[in-house]
Amino acid sequence: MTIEQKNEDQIKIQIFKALADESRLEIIRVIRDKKGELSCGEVGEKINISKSTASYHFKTLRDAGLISTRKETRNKYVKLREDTFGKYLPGFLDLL
Amino acid sequence: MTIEQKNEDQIKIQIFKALADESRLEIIRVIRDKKGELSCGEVGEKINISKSTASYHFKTLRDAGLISTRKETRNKYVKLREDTFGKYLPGFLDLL
DNA sequence: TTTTTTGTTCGATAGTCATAAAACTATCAT
DNA sequence: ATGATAGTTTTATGACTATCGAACAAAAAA
Repeated sequence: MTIEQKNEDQIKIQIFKALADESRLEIIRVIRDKKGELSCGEVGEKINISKSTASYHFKTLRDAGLISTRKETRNKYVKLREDTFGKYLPGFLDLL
Repeated sequence: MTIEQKNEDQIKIQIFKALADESRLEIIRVIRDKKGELSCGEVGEKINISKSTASYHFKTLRDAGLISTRKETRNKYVKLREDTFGKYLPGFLDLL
């Protein structure tokens, strides 16, 4: 197995770990279903977790390349990274 | 969120957990690349892990519905469950 | 300039996961 | 029967994960 294959495996493993959690699946669903952008706080509120836990999950998803965040003044807005979902999880968002 | 959705989430989480491990990705690749069936021992040997660890990984994959095993006399033969991969991970095996 | 809002980081904790040696079970060969 | 082979289960252990409160930082509002 080549080095590149190993690196690709690590990327996949990070993605699968990020998806293997109920709260994070819900976070992804909430973002997907919202038409416009929404803030981290709004997402955390919807699924009823503490803000520190929410922040931890956002970091996990961001590190896995599944979401991106954009800071605007007080708030931080979050959206899905369709490129990653498209490349590694084709069809996943529709089935979720 | 309905009960059925929650159960579906749990299935997906179990699958993602099963896939979020380097040894198990290799196991899946070895099985995929082998034309005929092969035994648990053969797979474990190929990726260089102890037989107890191998047994643990096979159980994890079996519980997630990703492989099936068939016992024949002394040996236990393993194969991928294409139905599960097709339903939850379309295209995954080709990209792995 | 205080106070409030939004989010991150730290510290503690309880739980889960991967690993392998050792003991065990079942089957086959001598 | 005895021994060898193939896998599972048990037990122990070290590493990682999810959770939340508390302390912190940055920016806006009062």
